[in-house]
Amino acid sequence: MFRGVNKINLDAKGRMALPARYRDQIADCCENQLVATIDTETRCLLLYPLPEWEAIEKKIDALPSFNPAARRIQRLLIGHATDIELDSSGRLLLPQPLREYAQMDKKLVLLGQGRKFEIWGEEQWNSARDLYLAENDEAVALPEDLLTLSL
Amino acid sequence: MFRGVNKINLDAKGRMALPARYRDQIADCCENQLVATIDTETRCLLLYPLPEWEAIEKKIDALPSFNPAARRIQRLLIGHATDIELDSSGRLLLPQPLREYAQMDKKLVLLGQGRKFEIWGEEQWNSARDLYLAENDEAVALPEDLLTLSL
DNA sequence: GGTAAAAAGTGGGTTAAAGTGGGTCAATGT
DNA sequence: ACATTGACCCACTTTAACCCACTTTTTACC
Repeated sequence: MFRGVNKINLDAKGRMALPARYRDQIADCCENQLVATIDTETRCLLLYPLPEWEAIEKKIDALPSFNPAARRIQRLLIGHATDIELDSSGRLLLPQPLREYAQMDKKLVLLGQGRKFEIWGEEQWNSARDLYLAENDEAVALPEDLLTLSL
Repeated sequence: MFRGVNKINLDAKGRMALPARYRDQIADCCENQLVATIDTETRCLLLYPLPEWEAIEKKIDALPSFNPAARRIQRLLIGHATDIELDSSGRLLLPQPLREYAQMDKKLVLLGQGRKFEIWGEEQWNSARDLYLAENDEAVALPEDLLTLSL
């Protein structure tokens, strides 16, 4: 389970260092084999350990080709999914198309999100976060499970 | 499983280089024997490893000849299917009729889509992609499986 | 708490490989 | 016979994988 916020710099070549505290876990669960893709709802990236991604991909791939909604998901998610490996200093190279999608410049935020990470441009993250805080559950209908959730 | 977006140039002779990261996989699964055909829904091309295509072709061929929709698919898909081989530098030649169908000029996008690839003209892809992103799943009827899909 | 040592983060140079373009020749069909 | 097209080959350009070095931060120990 990945947790936490991390400010990270993107260097001139489009590389970002994976924070050291995650490295052992990543090495264990997927031998440094990761997959990055886009989030279809917001302009950020998703980063999965390979096995985790493969499970998702399998489900998406099995959807019927002639269903437009399925086709959309396939094209967006699988279409943008890119294999990523860590280099010898624990950095990963974010492909240019993905960086463009997420409107990234130098400053990034890496969010631990359970079985995956999210990677945001810092500004995008800050405003998304402020929005979420402002929403503050008014009006938004909560799914059943949330209402009974004890924090 | 093929994944990812790749910007590729089409040269004056109608050739495109298959990105190196796919080559081993292609050599393994089909000895560089591929089949290209058209996508019937959108103006893009589909590229299959030969064995994969043969399985699909068999299914299509088995459809009832008197059903007009089946007949349409047979004529369009099987009709446009073309054997493709990689040359010594890992490039493939896209037949002119297919290039015309997909309205391709110099800049292409190759999309990994699981067991196959899609090949788009860059502009066509960009607008299709922007459309998909804008749709944001509202209204479009989702298959059961999608609703329960946890990313 | 301060200092030393180690680890993490950052930047950049080098080199091999991938991508790109084009020339020539053989095959094919008009 | 000629024209067109694709297969093969070669050369140039660009990119990214790899490696090394420096700076900064954290950790450990005095």
